[in-house]
Amino acid sequence: MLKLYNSYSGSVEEFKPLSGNDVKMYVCGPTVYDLPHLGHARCYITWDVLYRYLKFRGYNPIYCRNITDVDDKILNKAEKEGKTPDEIAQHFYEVYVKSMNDLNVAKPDLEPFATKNIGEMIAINKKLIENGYAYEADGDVYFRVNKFENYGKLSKQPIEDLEDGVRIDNSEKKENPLDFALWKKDEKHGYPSPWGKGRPGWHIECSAMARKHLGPTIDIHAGGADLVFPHHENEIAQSECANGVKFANFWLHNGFVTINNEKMSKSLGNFLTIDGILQNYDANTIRFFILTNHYRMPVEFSDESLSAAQNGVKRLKNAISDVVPYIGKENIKSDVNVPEIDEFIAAMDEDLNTSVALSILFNLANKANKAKDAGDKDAAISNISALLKLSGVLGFQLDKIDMSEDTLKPVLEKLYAVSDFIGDDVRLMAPFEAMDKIIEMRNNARAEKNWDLADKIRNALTAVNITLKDSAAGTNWEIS
RNA sequence: GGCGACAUGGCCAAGUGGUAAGGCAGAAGCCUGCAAAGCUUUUAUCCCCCAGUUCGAAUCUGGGUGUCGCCUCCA
Repeated sequence: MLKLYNSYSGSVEEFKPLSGNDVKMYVCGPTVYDLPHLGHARCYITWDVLYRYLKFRGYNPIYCRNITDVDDKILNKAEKEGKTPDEIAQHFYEVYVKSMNDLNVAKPDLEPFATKNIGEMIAINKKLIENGYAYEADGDVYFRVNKFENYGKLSKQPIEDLEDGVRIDNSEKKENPLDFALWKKDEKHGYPSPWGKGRPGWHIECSAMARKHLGPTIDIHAGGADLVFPHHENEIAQSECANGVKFANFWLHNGFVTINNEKMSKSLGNFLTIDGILQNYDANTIRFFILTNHYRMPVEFSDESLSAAQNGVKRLKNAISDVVPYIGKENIKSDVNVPEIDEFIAAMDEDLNTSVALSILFNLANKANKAKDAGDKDAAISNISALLKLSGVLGFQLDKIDMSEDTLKPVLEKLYAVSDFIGDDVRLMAPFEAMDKIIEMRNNARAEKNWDLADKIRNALTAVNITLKDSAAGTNWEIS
């Protein structure tokens, strides 16, 4: 029984889809005006894991994650760089998609763009004006917060205290400083509407895209904790007043990534881009780092944590790269019956306890290694199969070891440049063939107890990041 | 000021009433020609502090202290 913490109720609740096994989930996607950073990585990895886990549990999730491609920040950036807003949005959208791919974050089933759903936004605004929840003011449209009695319920803020905190800006058009924009007048970049040319407010975009693609009531709405207020609060107000039904059954929010004990964000400028971190750490490492913490807790970035994560991933990968050759790749099973499967489910069912889920992966790795050492092939097969399966549910790619010629070739060239013991015959060989030959040279030296040469070869390989693993069955190599 | 979180070994972290998972780092042993990988053993009488409830609390209650977030664009 899957349980999830619902921000709306403030408690962990049993998750039940609205209809059958279908799970309609909506996650607020990025505004594409800048490079995606580690905070985005955490958010999208977290909900990626939920998506994968729902599938694993037999649900049929329909995952919608939007792209906000109309926004002040995009316009400002376009102006500053002398480009069109579309060019800016397109560029940063492409960077975002690449980062998600690099992180092995699954593509959502639906990825609507705000600019392609303007009609739906206008329709909702019209409806809200009709039934008195919104009003037009000089080309702008505002939501009348006082009309919605549940306003503030998600963020648990007493409405009177919110009023104290509101900054005074263009409030002369608003009836109430708390009222938020559904539509903003914009003669230059705007879209035609019953209120003249303008642009949609940020909040209305998600309400419109969720309704259009998933329907008026959805199962799960998720996003970063910084969206609780005002974004999600406003979405609820708009959607429920326009549709007359509950908007989302579950509201889920992920915690932040901090750095130097401070929230990582674009506005603070203290962010590390996904692309930048991937220069030093691989996707599995970033995912491991994020999943060691519960998704609602803050997670502090540090190189120490990342390298700890890297070593943890290495341990899991070693188990796979050591045990899979032993059992034979063709013997990996897609369905296995080991107790760890149930333990994994029990952990993940408790509001996605990924740290316990990870500990189960280590347990499986340990068992698989032991089974291999003991020569128990059946146990090795079931434990390694389970490890592969469950790590996949968390979105890891632990069996993906880069052994391509393209990767090996430059590494060998580096080796040749500094190694006098490799003859021209080997240098002319194809990379894999050359690698086999070099290992044969070393093993011949070992057979002759020529330890100096054997170690010289191994050290040279280590220096170019090729690790040798000697075992009774022979010597394997890996690029690390 | 209002609202909401968090505080567990050297580091990261799980654990919401029954006596402290797991990872990283460190130490020792096995294996190995030596390594690497792996395996085994090992590191918190104690969970920020003080009171209280209880047969029993890291876990519940009250009060402190500290850190963070939201209240404004933000994942």
